[in-house]
Amino acid sequence: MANSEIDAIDRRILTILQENGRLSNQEIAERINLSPSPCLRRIRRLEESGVIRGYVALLDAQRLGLDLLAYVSVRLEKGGGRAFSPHGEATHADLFGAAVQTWPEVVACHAMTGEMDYLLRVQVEDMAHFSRFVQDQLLRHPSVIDVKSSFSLEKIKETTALPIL
Amino acid sequence: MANSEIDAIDRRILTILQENGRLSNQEIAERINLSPSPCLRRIRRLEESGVIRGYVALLDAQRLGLDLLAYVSVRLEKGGGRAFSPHGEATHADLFGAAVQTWPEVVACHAMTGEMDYLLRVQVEDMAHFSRFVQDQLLRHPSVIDVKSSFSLEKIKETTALPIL
DNA sequence: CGTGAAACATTAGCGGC
DNA sequence: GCCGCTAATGTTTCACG
Repeated sequence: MANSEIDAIDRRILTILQENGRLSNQEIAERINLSPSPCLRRIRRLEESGVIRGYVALLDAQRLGLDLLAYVSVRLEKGGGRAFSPHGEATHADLFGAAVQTWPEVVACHAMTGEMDYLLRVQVEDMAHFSRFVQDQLLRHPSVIDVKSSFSLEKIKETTALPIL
Repeated sequence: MANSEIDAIDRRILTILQENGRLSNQEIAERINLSPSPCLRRIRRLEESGVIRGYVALLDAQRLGLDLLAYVSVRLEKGGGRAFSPHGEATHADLFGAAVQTWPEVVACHAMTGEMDYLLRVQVEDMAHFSRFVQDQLLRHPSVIDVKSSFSLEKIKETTALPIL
Protein backbone atom coordinates (compact mmCIF):
# COMPACT_ATOMS: atom_id res chain seq x y z
CA MET A 1 0.00 0.00 0.00
CA ALA A 2 3.09 2.11 0.34
CA ASN A 3 4.17 5.10 -1.56
CA SER A 4 6.15 3.57 -4.37
CA GLU A 5 8.02 6.20 -6.30
CA ILE A 6 7.57 6.30 -10.04
CA ASP A 7 10.94 6.10 -11.75
CA ALA A 8 11.99 6.63 -15.35
CA ILE A 9 11.23 3.03 -16.33
CA ASP A 10 7.72 3.27 -14.90
CA ARG A 11 7.18 6.42 -16.90
CA ARG A 12 8.24 4.69 -20.10
CA ILE A 13 5.79 1.90 -19.37
CA LEU A 14 3.01 4.40 -18.72
CA THR A 15 3.76 6.29 -21.92
CA ILE A 16 3.49 3.07 -23.91
CA LEU A 17 0.29 1.94 -22.20
CA GLN A 18 -1.35 5.33 -22.66
CA GLU A 19 -0.95 4.89 -26.41
CA ASN A 20 -1.78 1.21 -26.65
CA GLY A 21 -3.32 -0.46 -23.65
CA ARG A 22 -3.43 -3.89 -25.25
CA LEU A 23 0.24 -4.49 -25.89
CA SER A 24 1.40 -7.73 -24.37
CA ASN A 25 3.73 -7.62 -21.44
CA GLN A 26 6.38 -9.22 -23.65
CA GLU A 27 6.09 -6.50 -26.25
CA ILE A 28 6.37 -3.79 -23.61
CA ALA A 29 9.32 -5.54 -21.97
CA GLU A 30 11.15 -5.62 -25.31
CA ARG A 31 10.56 -1.94 -25.99
CA ILE A 32 12.04 -0.90 -22.66
CA ASN A 33 14.83 -3.48 -22.71
CA LEU A 34 13.70 -5.41 -19.71
CA SER A 35 12.73 -9.03 -19.34
CA PRO A 36 9.03 -9.88 -19.00
CA SER A 37 8.96 -10.63 -15.26
CA PRO A 38 10.14 -7.34 -13.80
CA CYS A 39 8.15 -5.51 -16.45
CA LEU A 40 4.98 -7.28 -15.38
CA ARG A 41 5.77 -6.66 -11.72
CA ARG A 42 6.01 -2.93 -12.43
CA ILE A 43 2.75 -2.89 -14.37
CA ARG A 44 0.94 -4.71 -11.56
CA ARG A 45 2.35 -2.30 -9.02
CA LEU A 46 1.16 0.67 -11.09
CA GLU A 47 -2.28 -0.91 -11.36
CA GLU A 48 -2.57 -1.68 -7.68
CA SER A 49 -1.31 1.70 -6.55
CA GLY A 50 -3.99 3.32 -8.70
CA VAL A 51 -1.65 5.16 -11.05
CA ILE A 52 -3.21 3.07 -13.80
CA ARG A 53 -6.96 3.57 -13.26
CA GLY A 54 -7.97 1.03 -15.87
CA TYR A 55 -7.97 -0.01 -19.49
CA VAL A 56 -10.67 0.92 -21.97
CA ALA A 57 -11.53 0.71 -25.64
CA LEU A 58 -12.09 4.09 -27.30
CA LEU A 59 -14.97 4.18 -29.76
CA ASP A 60 -15.66 6.44 -32.72
CA ALA A 61 -18.65 8.62 -31.85
CA GLN A 62 -19.54 9.46 -35.45
CA ARG A 63 -19.57 5.85 -36.57
CA LEU A 64 -22.02 5.16 -33.77
CA GLY A 65 -24.30 7.98 -34.86
CA LEU A 66 -23.33 10.37 -32.06
CA ASP A 67 -22.69 13.35 -34.30
CA LEU A 68 -23.20 16.18 -31.83
CA LEU A 69 -20.83 17.14 -29.02
CA ALA A 70 -21.87 20.03 -26.78
CA TYR A 71 -20.30 21.80 -23.83
CA VAL A 72 -22.96 23.08 -21.48
CA SER A 73 -22.38 25.60 -18.69
CA VAL A 74 -24.83 25.26 -15.83
CA ARG A 75 -25.61 27.61 -12.96
CA LEU A 76 -27.37 26.30 -9.85
CA GLU A 77 -29.45 27.87 -7.11
CA LYS A 78 -27.00 29.63 -4.83
CA GLY A 79 -26.21 29.76 -1.17
CA GLY A 80 -25.43 27.01 1.28
CA GLY A 81 -29.04 26.52 0.28
CA ARG A 82 -30.81 23.25 0.79
CA ALA A 83 -33.58 21.65 -1.16
CA PHE A 84 -35.94 18.85 -0.53
CA SER A 85 -34.74 15.33 -1.23
CA PRO A 86 -36.03 11.81 -0.55
CA HIS A 87 -33.69 11.42 2.41
CA GLY A 88 -34.69 14.65 4.00
CA GLU A 89 -32.10 17.20 2.96
CA ALA A 90 -29.31 17.71 0.47
CA THR A 91 -27.47 20.59 -1.14
CA HIS A 92 -28.30 21.65 -4.67
CA ALA A 93 -24.85 20.46 -5.60
CA ASP A 94 -25.54 16.98 -4.23
CA LEU A 95 -28.86 16.74 -6.05
CA PHE A 96 -27.42 17.94 -9.32
CA GLY A 97 -24.39 15.67 -9.02
CA ALA A 98 -26.63 12.66 -8.47
CA ALA A 99 -28.78 13.58 -11.45
CA VAL A 100 -25.72 13.93 -13.67
CA GLN A 101 -24.71 10.35 -12.86
CA THR A 102 -28.02 9.09 -14.20
CA TRP A 103 -27.87 10.97 -17.52
CA PRO A 104 -25.98 8.84 -20.01
CA GLU A 105 -25.51 11.64 -22.55
CA VAL A 106 -23.37 13.53 -20.00
CA VAL A 107 -19.94 12.00 -20.45
CA ALA A 108 -18.16 14.52 -18.22
CA CYS A 109 -19.08 17.08 -15.58
CA HIS A 110 -16.81 19.35 -13.56
CA ALA A 111 -17.58 21.86 -10.85
CA MET A 112 -15.82 25.00 -12.06
CA THR A 113 -14.56 28.39 -10.97
CA GLY A 114 -16.06 31.43 -12.67
CA GLU A 115 -19.56 32.55 -13.51
CA MET A 116 -20.96 29.13 -14.21
CA ASP A 117 -20.96 26.41 -11.57
CA TYR A 118 -20.65 23.33 -13.78
CA LEU A 119 -19.31 22.46 -17.18
CA LEU A 120 -20.87 19.43 -18.85
CA ARG A 121 -19.70 17.56 -21.88
CA VAL A 122 -22.73 16.12 -23.64
CA GLN A 123 -22.57 13.55 -26.44
CA VAL A 124 -25.75 12.97 -28.46
CA GLU A 125 -27.01 11.93 -31.89
CA ASP A 126 -28.27 15.24 -33.16
CA MET A 127 -29.75 18.59 -32.24
CA ALA A 128 -33.19 17.11 -31.72
CA HIS A 129 -31.85 14.79 -29.05
CA PHE A 130 -29.85 17.60 -27.49
CA SER A 131 -32.87 19.86 -27.37
CA ARG A 132 -34.88 17.18 -25.63
CA PHE A 133 -32.08 16.64 -23.13
CA VAL A 134 -31.93 20.33 -22.22
CA GLN A 135 -35.69 20.86 -22.07
CA ASP A 136 -36.73 17.63 -20.38
CA GLN A 137 -33.79 16.89 -18.12
CA LEU A 138 -31.53 19.86 -17.44
CA LEU A 139 -33.99 22.75 -17.28
CA ARG A 140 -36.53 20.62 -15.46
CA HIS A 141 -34.06 19.92 -12.66
CA PRO A 142 -35.10 21.97 -9.62
CA SER A 143 -31.57 23.13 -8.77
CA VAL A 144 -30.75 24.47 -12.23
CA ILE A 145 -31.13 28.20 -12.82
CA ASP A 146 -29.35 28.81 -16.07
CA VAL A 147 -27.83 26.89 -18.99
CA LYS A 148 -25.55 27.99 -21.83
CA SER A 149 -24.56 25.65 -24.66
CA SER A 150 -21.75 25.66 -27.20
CA PHE A 151 -21.22 23.06 -29.87
CA SER A 152 -18.10 21.47 -31.21
CA LEU A 153 -17.53 22.38 -34.85
CA GLU A 154 -14.28 20.47 -35.23
CA LYS A 155 -12.15 18.25 -33.06
CA ILE A 156 -8.66 19.76 -33.28
CA LYS A 157 -7.06 17.54 -30.69
CA GLU A 158 -8.30 14.89 -28.30
CA THR A 159 -6.22 12.52 -26.25
CA THR A 160 -6.67 10.51 -23.08
CA ALA A 161 -2.89 10.45 -22.62
CA LEU A 162 -1.64 12.70 -19.84
CA PRO A 163 1.57 14.72 -20.33
CA ILE A 164 3.86 12.78 -18.01
CA LEU A 165 7.26 13.48 -19.59
CA MET B 1 -14.40 -2.92 -46.33
CA ALA B 2 -18.12 -2.50 -46.49
CA ASN B 3 -20.51 -0.84 -44.19
CA SER B 4 -21.17 -3.62 -41.73
CA GLU B 5 -24.17 -2.89 -39.58
CA ILE B 6 -23.72 -2.96 -35.83
CA ASP B 7 -26.19 -5.34 -34.26
CA ALA B 8 -27.21 -5.96 -30.67
CA ILE B 9 -24.37 -8.42 -30.05
CA ASP B 10 -21.81 -5.93 -31.33
CA ARG B 11 -23.23 -3.34 -29.00
CA ARG B 12 -22.89 -5.66 -26.04
CA ILE B 13 -19.27 -6.28 -26.98
CA LEU B 14 -18.63 -2.54 -27.26
CA THR B 15 -20.27 -1.86 -23.91
CA ILE B 16 -18.01 -4.42 -22.27
CA LEU B 17 -14.85 -3.16 -23.97
CA GLN B 18 -15.63 0.45 -23.09
CA GLU B 19 -15.51 -0.54 -19.44
CA ASN B 20 -12.60 -2.93 -19.53
CA GLY B 21 -10.46 -2.96 -22.64
CA ARG B 22 -8.23 -5.75 -21.42
CA LEU B 23 -10.73 -8.52 -20.93
CA SER B 24 -9.69 -11.65 -22.77
CA ASN B 25 -11.68 -12.69 -25.77
CA GLN B 26 -12.71 -15.78 -23.84
CA GLU B 27 -14.12 -13.73 -21.00
CA ILE B 28 -16.10 -11.54 -23.39
CA ALA B 29 -17.38 -14.55 -25.28
CA GLU B 30 -18.67 -16.06 -22.04
CA ARG B 31 -20.45 -12.89 -20.99
CA ILE B 32 -22.36 -12.69 -24.25
CA ASN B 33 -22.95 -16.45 -24.51
CA LEU B 34 -20.93 -16.99 -27.63
CA SER B 35 -17.92 -19.14 -28.29
CA PRO B 36 -14.53 -17.43 -28.61
CA SER B 37 -14.14 -17.61 -32.40
CA PRO B 38 -17.16 -15.64 -33.58
CA CYS B 39 -16.64 -13.23 -30.72
CA LEU B 40 -13.11 -12.55 -31.84
CA ARG B 41 -14.25 -12.17 -35.45
CA ARG B 42 -16.72 -9.50 -34.38
CA ILE B 43 -14.11 -7.65 -32.34
CA ARG B 44 -11.67 -7.67 -35.25
CA ARG B 45 -14.36 -6.38 -37.58
CA LEU B 46 -15.17 -3.55 -35.17
CA GLU B 47 -11.47 -2.69 -34.93
CA GLU B 48 -10.91 -2.74 -38.67
CA SER B 49 -14.02 -0.74 -39.48
CA GLY B 50 -12.81 1.95 -37.09
CA VAL B 51 -15.70 1.72 -34.64
CA ILE B 52 -13.09 0.75 -32.06
CA ARG B 53 -10.45 3.49 -32.41
CA GLY B 54 -8.00 1.85 -30.06
CA TYR B 55 -7.22 0.64 -26.58
CA VAL B 56 -5.59 2.78 -23.91
CA ALA B 57 -4.65 2.76 -20.26
CA LEU B 58 -6.22 5.57 -18.23
CA LEU B 59 -3.92 7.15 -15.66
CA ASP B 60 -4.66 9.04 -12.46
CA ALA B 61 -3.68 12.66 -12.98
CA GLN B 62 -3.34 13.48 -9.28
CA ARG B 63 -1.06 10.55 -8.53
CA LEU B 64 1.17 11.82 -11.30
CA GLY B 65 1.30 15.31 -9.84
CA LEU B 66 -1.04 16.87 -12.40
CA ASP B 67 -3.29 18.58 -9.90
CA LEU B 68 -4.71 21.38 -12.03
CA LEU B 69 -7.26 20.98 -14.81
CA ALA B 70 -8.29 24.11 -16.68
CA TYR B 71 -10.72 24.83 -19.47
CA VAL B 72 -9.52 27.72 -21.58
CA SER B 73 -11.62 29.63 -24.11
CA VAL B 74 -9.57 31.19 -26.90
CA ARG B 75 -10.51 33.81 -29.47
CA LEU B 76 -8.42 34.17 -32.63
CA GLU B 77 -7.86 36.98 -35.11
CA LYS B 78 -10.93 37.11 -37.29
CA GLY B 79 -11.79 37.12 -40.96
CA GLY B 80 -10.75 34.75 -43.72
CA GLY B 81 -7.61 36.53 -42.57
CA ARG B 82 -4.21 35.12 -43.38
CA ALA B 83 -1.00 35.35 -41.50
CA PHE B 84 2.58 34.70 -42.37
CA SER B 85 3.82 31.15 -42.06
CA PRO B 86 7.00 29.32 -43.10
CA HIS B 87 5.27 27.86 -46.15
CA GLY B 88 3.99 31.20 -47.33
CA GLU B 89 0.43 31.42 -46.14
CA ALA B 90 -1.98 29.79 -43.72
CA THR B 91 -5.14 30.72 -41.89
CA HIS B 92 -5.01 31.67 -38.26
CA ALA B 93 -6.98 28.51 -37.56
CA ASP B 94 -4.32 26.38 -39.27
CA LEU B 95 -1.52 28.03 -37.36
CA PHE B 96 -3.28 27.74 -34.06
CA GLY B 97 -4.28 24.13 -34.70
CA ALA B 98 -0.69 23.22 -35.48
CA ALA B 99 0.55 24.94 -32.33
CA VAL B 100 -1.99 23.09 -30.20
CA GLN B 101 -0.63 19.77 -31.44
CA THR B 102 2.81 20.67 -30.11
CA TRP B 103 1.65 21.67 -26.61
CA PRO B 104 1.56 18.59 -24.44
CA GLU B 105 -0.44 20.22 -21.64
CA VAL B 106 -3.37 20.67 -24.04
CA VAL B 107 -5.13 17.32 -23.90
CA ALA B 108 -8.15 18.42 -25.92
CA CYS B 109 -9.09 21.28 -28.23
CA HIS B 110 -12.34 21.87 -30.07
CA ALA B 111 -13.38 24.59 -32.49
CA MET B 112 -16.66 25.85 -31.02
CA THR B 113 -19.77 27.84 -31.79
CA GLY B 114 -20.38 30.94 -29.70
CA GLU B 115 -18.30 33.88 -28.63
CA MET B 116 -15.06 32.00 -28.23
CA ASP B 117 -13.49 30.17 -31.15
CA TYR B 118 -11.76 27.32 -29.29
CA LEU B 119 -12.16 25.46 -26.07
CA LEU B 120 -9.01 23.87 -24.67
CA ARG B 121 -8.67 21.37 -21.88
CA VAL B 122 -5.33 21.90 -20.18
CA GLN B 123 -3.79 19.50 -17.68
CA VAL B 124 -0.85 20.77 -15.62
CA GLU B 125 0.92 20.37 -12.28
CA ASP B 126 -0.09 23.61 -10.62
CA MET B 127 -1.01 27.23 -11.12
CA ALA B 128 2.61 28.22 -11.67
CA HIS B 129 2.88 25.88 -14.62
CA PHE B 130 -0.49 27.02 -15.94
CA SER B 131 0.52 30.64 -15.71
CA ARG B 132 3.69 29.95 -17.65
CA PHE B 133 1.71 28.09 -20.29
CA VAL B 134 -0.72 30.97 -20.81
CA GLN B 135 1.93 33.71 -20.76
CA ASP B 136 4.66 31.99 -22.75
CA GLN B 137 2.71 29.85 -25.19
CA LEU B 138 -0.91 30.87 -25.61
CA LEU B 139 -0.74 34.65 -25.39
CA ARG B 140 2.50 34.72 -27.33
CA HIS B 141 0.89 32.98 -30.28
CA PRO B 142 0.34 35.58 -33.05
CA SER B 143 -3.20 34.40 -33.89
CA VAL B 144 -4.54 34.58 -30.33
CA ILE B 145 -6.51 37.67 -29.34
CA ASP B 146 -8.17 36.71 -26.11
CA VAL B 147 -8.07 33.97 -23.48
CA LYS B 148 -10.45 33.13 -20.62
CA SER B 149 -9.71 30.39 -18.10
CA SER B 150 -11.83 28.41 -15.68
CA PHE B 151 -10.56 25.76 -13.32
CA SER B 152 -12.00 22.45 -12.27
CA LEU B 153 -12.89 22.41 -8.57
CA GLU B 154 -14.23 18.89 -8.53
CA LYS B 155 -14.65 16.08 -10.99
CA ILE B 156 -18.32 15.09 -10.73
CA LYS B 157 -18.30 12.63 -13.62
CA GLU B 158 -15.80 11.58 -16.23
CA THR B 159 -16.04 8.67 -18.59
CA THR B 160 -14.57 7.71 -21.93
CA ALA B 161 -17.54 5.40 -22.54
CA LEU B 162 -20.02 6.68 -25.10
CA PRO B 163 -23.75 6.24 -24.52
CA ILE B 164 -24.46 3.56 -27.09
CA LEU B 165 -27.49 1.86 -25.54
C1' DC C 1 -21.20 -20.64 -35.76
C1' DG C 2 -18.37 -24.13 -33.14
C1' DT C 3 -14.24 -27.43 -32.37
C1' DG C 4 -9.68 -28.48 -31.63
C1' DA C 5 -4.59 -27.91 -31.88
C1' DA C 6 -0.51 -25.04 -32.47
C1' DA C 7 1.52 -20.75 -31.29
C1' DC C 8 1.87 -17.42 -28.07
C1' DA C 9 1.46 -14.88 -23.50
C1' DT C 10 1.12 -14.69 -18.47
C1' DT C 11 2.60 -15.67 -14.06
C1' DA C 12 4.74 -17.90 -9.79
C1' DG C 13 8.92 -19.73 -7.86
C1' DC C 14 13.78 -19.63 -7.32
C1' DG C 15 18.60 -18.21 -7.78
C1' DG C 16 21.87 -14.29 -8.57
C1' DC C 17 23.34 -9.48 -8.64
C1' DG D 1 15.69 -4.43 -2.55
C1' DC D 2 15.30 -5.42 -8.00
C1' DC D 3 16.45 -8.42 -12.14
C1' DG D 4 16.09 -12.61 -15.13
C1' DC D 5 15.44 -17.66 -15.91
C1' DT D 6 12.43 -21.59 -16.28
C1' DA D 7 8.29 -24.22 -16.42
C1' DA D 8 3.37 -24.68 -15.83
C1' DT D 9 -0.83 -22.68 -16.92
C1' DG D 10 -4.00 -20.05 -19.61
C1' DT D 11 -5.18 -17.43 -23.98
C1' DT D 12 -5.34 -16.29 -28.82
C1' DT D 13 -5.88 -17.58 -33.34
C1' DC D 14 -6.28 -20.50 -37.22
C1' DA D 15 -7.98 -24.19 -40.51
C1' DC D 16 -11.75 -27.00 -40.96
C1' DG D 17 -16.35 -29.31 -40.07
